[in-house]
Amino acid sequence: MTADERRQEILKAAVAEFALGGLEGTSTEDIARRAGISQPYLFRLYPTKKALFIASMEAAFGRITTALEDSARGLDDERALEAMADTYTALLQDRELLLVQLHSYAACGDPDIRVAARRCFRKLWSTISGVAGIGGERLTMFVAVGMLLNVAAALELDEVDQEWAQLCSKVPPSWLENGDGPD
Amino acid sequence: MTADERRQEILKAAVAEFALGGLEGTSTEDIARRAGISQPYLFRLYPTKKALFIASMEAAFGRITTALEDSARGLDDERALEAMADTYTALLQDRELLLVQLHSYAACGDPDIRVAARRCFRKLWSTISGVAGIGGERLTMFVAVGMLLNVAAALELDEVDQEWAQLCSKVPPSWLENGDGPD
DNA sequence: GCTCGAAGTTAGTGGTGACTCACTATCTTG
DNA sequence: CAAGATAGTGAGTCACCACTAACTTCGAGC
Repeated sequence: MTADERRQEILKAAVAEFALGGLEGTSTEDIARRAGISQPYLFRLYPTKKALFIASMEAAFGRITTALEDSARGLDDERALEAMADTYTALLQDRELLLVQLHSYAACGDPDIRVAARRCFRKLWSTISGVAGIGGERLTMFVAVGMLLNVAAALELDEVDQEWAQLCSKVPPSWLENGDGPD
Repeated sequence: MTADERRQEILKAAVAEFALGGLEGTSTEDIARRAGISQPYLFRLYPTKKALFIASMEAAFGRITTALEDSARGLDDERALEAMADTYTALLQDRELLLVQLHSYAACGDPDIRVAARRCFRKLWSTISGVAGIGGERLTMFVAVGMLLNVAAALELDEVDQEWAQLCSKVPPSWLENGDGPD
């Protein structure tokens, strides 16, 4: 297998493991095992654990951003927003992406990671804004709901059979319809 | 100093340190140093690091919940919601509480912590609901904005001098006024 | 003034984890 | 086929860290 292919495998494994444990809670050993290689070889292909974490962040954010973009391409603004909400709901099934996002925010105590996380977040933000042609408070609210869904994923609220828990774990169905912000 | 007083000191130090590094990113040595005691003595007063983390979570969530409750006590529903929004904005100054919250969610890979985090979150949720007399989607949106503010605190977006960053770091001024949800 | 318990410390210990070094195996190319 | 590059590993290093054991200090009560 070529180094580049192997790097992809590692990245896939890293996203999965970092989703579970975050930067500090995941060992490079865990990642290597999942990727099916020895732990030292991981360091041949990624210089440091932190670099691998940042790569994982970028992969996870990238997949989310791309999925949203794709689902809304060619639709008019109002339908684009609905489409993105649907897509995000679909992403909920694969908790990996949401959890990596959450762990990225949590790891922002480190300046390098903070810079990378800002870049990823900004990209996500501007993609949504551009594709749906919205801005201002309506955009803020859209992203806010996304953040709540991340928390719901972390808490595994879908396992909790109570009304409030169900409310948190899915996009509110009606809030899209009425344009509540001025924008 | 009595053991109970010391426990309070440790808890204060723990909240501060865990806010910076989270469960895995903070050493008990760091906490002990900040509390001004030797590291082994910490284990006389808290059985494990995890127990101390859970205590820190509960302290942080408790302070938030209490602050919201206090600020809204005696007001009618609509004013209560505004008051709580103001209070949360004020809490933004002290990023400690928001960050401990975020790290609590991130540490939910551990079942014990997940259970504790759900309990804290549920309490926060039901307090807001009870005090403001709201429910359904309007409540969801209120909490969602709170989650976005947590992320903004982690990313230190107030340091970023760009429009989108400013949008994230404060409660949208107008969304309170119009009852956008049903009920 | 002596004892007893509670506050607190110093010096470990066993384990883990990021990262390195020296090595092997395989493949390609002149 | 010789030789260099490329994929990959086993064994180790060094620092850190959660937690323990054994000791000291000191104030209160008899």
